[in-house]
Amino acid sequence: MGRAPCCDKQGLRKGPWSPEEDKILVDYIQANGLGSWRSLPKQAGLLRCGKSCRLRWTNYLRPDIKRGPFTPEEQKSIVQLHGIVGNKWSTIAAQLPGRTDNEIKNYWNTHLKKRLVLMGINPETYAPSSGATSLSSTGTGGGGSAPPPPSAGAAAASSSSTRHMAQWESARLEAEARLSRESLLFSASGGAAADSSALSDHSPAAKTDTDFFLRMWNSEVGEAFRGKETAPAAGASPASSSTKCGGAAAPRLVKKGSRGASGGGASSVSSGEPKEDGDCKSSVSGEGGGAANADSSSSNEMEDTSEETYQMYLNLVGDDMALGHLFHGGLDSISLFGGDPNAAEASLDLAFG
DNA sequence: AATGACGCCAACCGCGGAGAT
DNA sequence: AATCTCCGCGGTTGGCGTCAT
Repeated sequence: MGRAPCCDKQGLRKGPWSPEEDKILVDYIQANGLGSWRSLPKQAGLLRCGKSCRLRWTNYLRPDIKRGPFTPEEQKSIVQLHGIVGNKWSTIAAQLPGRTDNEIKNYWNTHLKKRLVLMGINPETYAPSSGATSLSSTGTGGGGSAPPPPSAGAAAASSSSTRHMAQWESARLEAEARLSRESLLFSASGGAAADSSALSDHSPAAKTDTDFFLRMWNSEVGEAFRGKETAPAAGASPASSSTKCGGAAAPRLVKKGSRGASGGGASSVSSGEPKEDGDCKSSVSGEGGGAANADSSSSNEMEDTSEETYQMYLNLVGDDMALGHLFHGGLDSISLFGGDPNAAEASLDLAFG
């Protein structure tokens, strides 16, 4: 099969965009809106293929692009979402207003992935990796990208994806079961607040967990798994899928009021624009500072993976989303930590040293 | 000060899906 | 129903900047 490359026409430019090209593209889109990418270059007078134009616009020129370092909250979100959906960068980006899938992907590959590896966590499976897995090839060198989990062999990538889907489905089913039961209890008790003793087998944390997953399931993230790619898990109830808030698949990255940064728009799109945003400047280099001070024992180099990362991971397995708790404690057959019941604790131990 | 190594990121490539014909 | 066209996504690469020696 295969298709002819879209840029096979002679005379089309490739490579970095010039400020003039940027301006042409921005001006055209502002005047005419988004239409057919294929015809856009010709109509706008650009010697680029439509694909290149689309990429340039979505990854760099859109007015709602948020520049600057990732905030700790964003980093946390990326790790959490990646733990759920895997390499679905567009899905993750949809949850981070102003961030592009490309940007998130790059940030994951260059920062977060390494940090997890340094922490002894396999970034693909979230299982604890054995010993020091070398950071083979972050980009160059061609070889396989992910270090295979111990004794897992080549099946790692696909099993990871399957695991993510299974996690989703199981979490969703559990949440539905709980809500269903709570609903019965609620009606049985005449509308009084659900008797917590009747839910004695569910800790408050578990409640939060499942609520979280219902929210996520009803979000664009969950939508990615309700789609056709979702493994047709046996009990998947169509009814639950319909609970999705009608907010139709919003176009990616609905802007959230960051327009101020670009204001007038076109003039600020030069590719040479400095990357640092004033108000976010401290987030990466300085973010470790605040939390890091709590622990004065900064003797080994693992510290360099930063307290912030530890905090991020702690949050991951901890109270906030309680992913680790949910998968590990609530679903013993499927674990975010590769089925190892002690993995979460081990990770905590690792983090605390 | 020069140079090599490394890291980061913008852009490209190829594939698969969806809609149109 | 089959084929074609376009779009969007994820993986990969090349160039530039920074850091270390």
